[in-house]
Amino acid sequence: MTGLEQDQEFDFDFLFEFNQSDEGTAAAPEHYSYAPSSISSVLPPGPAHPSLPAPCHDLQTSGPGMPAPAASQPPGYGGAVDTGPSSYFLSSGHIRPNGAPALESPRIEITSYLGMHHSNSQFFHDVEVEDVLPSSKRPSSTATLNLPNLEAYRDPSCLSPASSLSSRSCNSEASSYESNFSYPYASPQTSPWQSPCVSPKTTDPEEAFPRGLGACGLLSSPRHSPSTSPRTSITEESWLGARTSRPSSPCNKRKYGLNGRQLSCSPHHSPTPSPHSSPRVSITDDTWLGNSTQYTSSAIVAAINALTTDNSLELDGVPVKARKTAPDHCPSVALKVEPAGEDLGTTPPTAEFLPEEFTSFQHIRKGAFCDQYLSVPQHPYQWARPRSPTSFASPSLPALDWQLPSRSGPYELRIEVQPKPHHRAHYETEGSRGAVKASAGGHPSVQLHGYLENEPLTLQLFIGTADDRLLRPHAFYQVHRITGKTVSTTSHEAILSNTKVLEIPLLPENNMRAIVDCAGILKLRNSDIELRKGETDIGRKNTRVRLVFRVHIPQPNGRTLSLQVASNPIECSQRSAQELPLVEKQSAASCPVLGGKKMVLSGHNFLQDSKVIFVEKAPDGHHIWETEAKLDRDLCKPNSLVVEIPPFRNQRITSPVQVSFYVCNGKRKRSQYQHFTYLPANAPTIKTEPTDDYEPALPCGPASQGLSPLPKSCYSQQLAMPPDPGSCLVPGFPPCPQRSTVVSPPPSAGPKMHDLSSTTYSKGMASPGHGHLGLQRPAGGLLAAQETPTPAGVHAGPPQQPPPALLRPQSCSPTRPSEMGPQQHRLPKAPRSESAAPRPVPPPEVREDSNHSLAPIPVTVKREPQELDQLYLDDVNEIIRNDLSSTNIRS
DNA sequence: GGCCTGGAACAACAC
DNA sequence: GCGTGTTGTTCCAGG
Repeated sequence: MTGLEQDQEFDFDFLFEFNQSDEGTAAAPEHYSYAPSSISSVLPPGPAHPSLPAPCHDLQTSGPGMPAPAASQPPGYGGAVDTGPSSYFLSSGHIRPNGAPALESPRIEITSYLGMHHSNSQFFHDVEVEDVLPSSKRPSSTATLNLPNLEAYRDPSCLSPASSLSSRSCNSEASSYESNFSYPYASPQTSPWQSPCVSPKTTDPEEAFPRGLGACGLLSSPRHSPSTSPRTSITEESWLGARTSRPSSPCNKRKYGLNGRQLSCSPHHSPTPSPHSSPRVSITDDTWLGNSTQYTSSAIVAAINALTTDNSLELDGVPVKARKTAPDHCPSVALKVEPAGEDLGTTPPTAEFLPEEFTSFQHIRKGAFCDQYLSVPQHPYQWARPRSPTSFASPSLPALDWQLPSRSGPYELRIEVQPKPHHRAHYETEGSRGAVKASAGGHPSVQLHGYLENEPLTLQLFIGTADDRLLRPHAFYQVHRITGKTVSTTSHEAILSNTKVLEIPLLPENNMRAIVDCAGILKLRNSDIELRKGETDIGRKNTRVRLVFRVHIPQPNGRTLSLQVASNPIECSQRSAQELPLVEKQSAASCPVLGGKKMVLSGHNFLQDSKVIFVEKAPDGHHIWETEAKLDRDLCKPNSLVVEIPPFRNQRITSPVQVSFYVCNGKRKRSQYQHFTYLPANAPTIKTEPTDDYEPALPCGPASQGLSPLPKSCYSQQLAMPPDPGSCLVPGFPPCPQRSTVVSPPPSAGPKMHDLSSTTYSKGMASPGHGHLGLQRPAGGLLAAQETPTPAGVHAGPPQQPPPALLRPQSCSPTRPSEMGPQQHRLPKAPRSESAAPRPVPPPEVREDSNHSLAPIPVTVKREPQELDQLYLDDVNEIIRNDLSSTNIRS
């Protein structure tokens, strides 16, 4: 597994109480409901870190950086919900629940630094528990505000004392496990209704999060003088620059002074995150005040006040504009607390002031703050309108990197209209490039089925990854709120754990359906993001994203059911969108091993000389077999190809074998892998998947939508949580076997099983057991879908083993066997044919594997010379090395 | 005048 | 270290 994932396991162990839904029926639901009340149960008895009680995702924050007393450790890690305090901080420590040493990562190093920044970071925790714990027992430590280790992100030496917090990249990963500071965000549900603070106007997308990002981007490149304060006026510039549609790009990385530093564009605006400059702090906001009533918890207030002591976060005296220039990237950090007494009649229960809300609240403030800069058209819909508190009482919601099902019980969150596979994202230095559109015109739409209440809900939207790993917020892309005449959908932005989230109302009157015409995609500079400590992803060629939708449904028992669904992948790169072939649909998903059938591929960028290559991969990603399919050139069009399915190499398979294929327009111009299944010759013909209905007909059923919404591409990363196993049994389509493997992590390593301490999910993710269904696992098929096809024979050297943290699932099977499924373990490592014959591959070798489908295949694995994946890994390694070396130098 | 778009120049990076 | 190809980011121009 990748280091990242390991971290995940580690960090999350979770508390997330999850009961696997039984395979049951469609109704059998994976229920991610959590109740605030449950928090207490997990709260650490000890005050040491009372603030960190709940094993909620916030934990992470506490993790590395938190100076957590051992005693205070809350339970939760190790997979057990209440493992006891002692185990609680294991994660933070360096020991995994299983006793294994925690994976070393830059983040961990950062932690110490965190301590420097107040305990504020724990604030959230406090808040979270507030309703549960008597105030007396609560740590007065307001200090517990969970500060994202923003500052930790950068070398302390580079940070100015005042700016430390702000300086850090606000973009840091939203993923709780990746970043130590993922704030719990305010309940989205509540925010619109209960929290007037959340202003629709809130923020200019770029101002809020992106700005922070931009700020982060101060360092144009990791390679640039590490000692140089990242904060350098970049923040301002980016901030300012972002404002103009065509800024002179002061922030542009290319514009550096001789010393390599970025030239400060705005002298007056302190590049350094001056305490004063932090927008987040602006409690004074009228808006905030007016609406702040929501957060009345005295504890919260105290905590906030404590935070305010943090040097400086006062905005007083600072021109609004000036403040604005300061990135609020790190909202959590510098919050000035409003007097508790500001409660309004509409004030939600203190319990509702959740960690998450805190973020939201910050956001709100920021939004208010930003209002002065960005005027957002008021929508008819009143976000601030008070709603029944009962409509959403959940104190905390699952972190954005948690894998959630798309369906549970009677509810199902479904993407009715998928977005186009291509959408050119815009940079901060550019003007908006509009909202994401649907292939057939119009815009994507999402609908919540099974919800019969009259209370409106909030649909959350953020940009998620589309790689082969678990779905998580994309580090290099953020959702961008689109406003204007052409936008009919009300929305507002929020920043949750450094990830911009668009909140869209789901109204009963609209059948709980939302047309997403207000969501654009913002691209963050790779250099800005990669600089972040703890960031393991690289931006290069990491240009595919997915729209991730979430909805949190209050349950009668006080818990909240969270559903999530992700769209098909969207290519956001201009060049890639123009050049790379893309398969949107395929007329057949399976065929008898004899082949010969015609299959029509629909998509984009097909050429007359395009090739369609069928590939069978070993679990370790190496190609076992590949062959070029015949194309009917006469019928080839830019948007469609007619291919003759080649015979499988083994005509005697006894169970379906999943392989992949891709379209190739030349070197490096290949589509993503598409899944295809070969059926035993004597097997009855199975009706193939309708080409048009990928979503509903996803191989893995509804769950696939939520977790693996990439039917066509068969993204394997997602967790398989099909409420109804049967749903996975799509004729002719193998049920994403990999999922099961991915989903079933070791007890201690539940990748996404987060137990919101306070919010204990009543049900867990889908049973790992889902998925195989007797399907023979294609070699490497699991992760193949996402990976870029590898140019055969590109490079002959032995693949270099990237650091675990950077390994992609498929590439790192050795390091992450748990995700690769049983077969991998059984696969013989060695036999690898050195004869990596480049394509065109020789005729399929027909072998007799009597038990091909069930037993490990003692096949000779052709080592994939230079896979793009490997290249990718090399790139990542290089980045990491550079980062580490620079860190060492600095230190 | 601002938002969208498409295209492309330029620079950094990878090979 | 250099040349070439790729990719990322910014800028321009038109609707």
